[in-house]
Amino acid sequence: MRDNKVSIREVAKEANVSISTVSRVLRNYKNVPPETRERVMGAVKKLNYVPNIAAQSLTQGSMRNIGIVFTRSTENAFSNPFFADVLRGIGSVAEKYDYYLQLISFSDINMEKEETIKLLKSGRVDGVILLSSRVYDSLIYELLSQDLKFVLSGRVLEHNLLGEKMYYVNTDNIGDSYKAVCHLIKMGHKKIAILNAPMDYVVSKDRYDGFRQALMWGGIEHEPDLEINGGYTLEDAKKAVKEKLMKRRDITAIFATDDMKAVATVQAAKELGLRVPEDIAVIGYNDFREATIVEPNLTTIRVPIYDLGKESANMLVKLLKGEEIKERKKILPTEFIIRESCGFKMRGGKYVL
Amino acid sequence: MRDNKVSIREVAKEANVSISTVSRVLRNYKNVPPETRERVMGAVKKLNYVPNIAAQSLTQGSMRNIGIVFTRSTENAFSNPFFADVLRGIGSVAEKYDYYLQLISFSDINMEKEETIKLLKSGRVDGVILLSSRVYDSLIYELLSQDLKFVLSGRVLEHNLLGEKMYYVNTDNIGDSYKAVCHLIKMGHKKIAILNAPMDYVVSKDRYDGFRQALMWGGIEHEPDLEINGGYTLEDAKKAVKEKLMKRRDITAIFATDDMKAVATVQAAKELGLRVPEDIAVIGYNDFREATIVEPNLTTIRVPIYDLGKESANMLVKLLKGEEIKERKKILPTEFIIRESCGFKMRGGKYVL
DNA sequence: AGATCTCATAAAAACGTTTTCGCGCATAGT
DNA sequence: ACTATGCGCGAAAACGTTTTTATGAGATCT
Repeated sequence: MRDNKVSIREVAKEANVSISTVSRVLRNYKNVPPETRERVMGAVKKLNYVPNIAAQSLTQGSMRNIGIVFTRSTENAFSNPFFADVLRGIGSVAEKYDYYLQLISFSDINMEKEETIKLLKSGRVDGVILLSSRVYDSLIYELLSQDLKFVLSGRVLEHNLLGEKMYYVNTDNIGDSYKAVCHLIKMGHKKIAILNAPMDYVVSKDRYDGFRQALMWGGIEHEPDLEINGGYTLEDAKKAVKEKLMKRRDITAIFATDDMKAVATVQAAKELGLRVPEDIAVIGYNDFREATIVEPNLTTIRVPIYDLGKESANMLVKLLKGEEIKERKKILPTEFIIRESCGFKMRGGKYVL
Repeated sequence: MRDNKVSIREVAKEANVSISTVSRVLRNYKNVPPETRERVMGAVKKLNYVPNIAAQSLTQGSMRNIGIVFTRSTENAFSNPFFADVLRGIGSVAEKYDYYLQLISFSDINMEKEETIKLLKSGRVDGVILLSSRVYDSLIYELLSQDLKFVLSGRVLEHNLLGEKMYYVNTDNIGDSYKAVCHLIKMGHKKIAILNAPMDYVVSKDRYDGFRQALMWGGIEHEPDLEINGGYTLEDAKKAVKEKLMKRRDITAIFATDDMKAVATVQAAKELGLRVPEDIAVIGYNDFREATIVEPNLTTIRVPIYDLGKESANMLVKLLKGEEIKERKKILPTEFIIRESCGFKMRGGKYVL
């Protein structure tokens, strides 16, 4: 069964028909009598023929590829549990609609824009889902102005000026953060710190905004000194928290903008001999697997990561099909999960709330 | 800058040269005087031209795509920290050699074989890296018999009959497991259980073999009753461990074949009121992030997952280039990391190594 | 019986590149 | 002066499909 380069031509010869007939059979067109069909299929089988994708794409004008754009870095999306789940969600939809997944990742964020545009215009991908975690408006401008198809997944700024023109799937980062921090306030906390990623991350900004709004709701004055920059790694975050906790003994709660940072917070507190949640209450975000491994388990906001991928892909597929889309923006529901890391707060010798 | 369908033809017209000249300029051929080159580049820029990949691939015979094959399932590779890191390693190499990454994943393992072959033969991918975690020899047979290019990454059975003909990158699962279990034996453990994934996983079989060999080395009789099937999820594993520990009070150590199973073990032990490592010593595998989050931190075998991806990709690229490969099999070094989960064992009132 | 229609198929154009070939011209080697 | 050599470039073939157009044969209608 040596089949060096078997093309539709050989199949046609084998089946004693023309090239066009082979193509018609393979594409399931009408007007092909069963007898011919069988002869052709026999030849296909015998020669072990598989159509060439490049040629097919050339005439069809599409490669049936969906691009997934993100920045590849150690501390970032790629090694993030987030990434695997969102990919799984996207994959489920791609499979259903017969699309393939092309990974578009960069070690260097600066290549992102020009490469993404190139890939779209070259036809390597029909459309892209942007998972990139940093604010990067110029890419979006470019995509919009060139009429390229894209969906933002879990990463749009609510206040982005371009918001109206884009398609995106997200959760309510501002609102959910607001609720989480309000929860802390209701439990009596007054000195609440936020442990955040650098603000150039799309999500960080929103979660920060929610935090600020909650403080306002609680009538708590905002202290810039209670904003902790968690850096890019768990170690960075741990160190930053420790330093802050040593200087500011009055902090009683920390809102970490993702579970890994919450883990860092818990570890930092423990190393300082503080008890969680009795001395320091902690709230995380995302409900990663780590949330139930660290002790105490984390109170956190469960983000439906798989669905985020799935809905993003669904939206992009509709976009590619040219179907009309009723909702350009899809906000997925989350769940506030209360576990031990902020369940109680010792105030004057007894647990409150 | 509306540029509906600008092809090389338009660029040629704009620059007042022939199509072939444009192509020559873009491909950086010699014999193009600077003046012409500039004229062409000007036109390219002005028209915002990007060559069509399908056409390019058709003449070049390659799409410059590397396929990454794996099974997509909730409890499996995809949501596994393993996956993200190996992908990052592959990505770094792909970027370097100007290859793109095509994800080839299936919810249903049965599609894997036929789809993978199809994708290779259709030219959608030039070669594949197999991350699939199950033993699936028939796919490998097919790939070999059709002369398709592939590399197995971290997933080959050492005793596989086809081993000689394949290219793969792996760690020494048998040897490393052997060492880990010997470590337990040296510490005085006699009743050592193994918590493993179902044996149809490639890796599970090897780690099990290492476990058995260590028992033999230590002159410990093997008891099938001390083999615990961890199932596919953390909850499954936890339940299985609990049941076993309740029945077999004599177990003093558990070798878990990956860190998530080790976490399950620790949690199970704790829920039964047993102390780790005093009552039950635990060893994990992989050194996932969870290893230092669970308490006590896990003694484990650190697998260089990023490098696994990187070396696999390097090997595949060489294969694709047609370069000669000195080593078909690459075994990467690992590191046995001792942490608290098996640091000590109480014997007769004192700690023994 | 002649015109029209359907059916099954083949021939050929088209998709957008890369690459081979060849041509005209200038330069260099004898 | 006459052949090589090389340079710059255009024409055209090739890649492997899909799709449009064409065609001949048979069936159907009037």
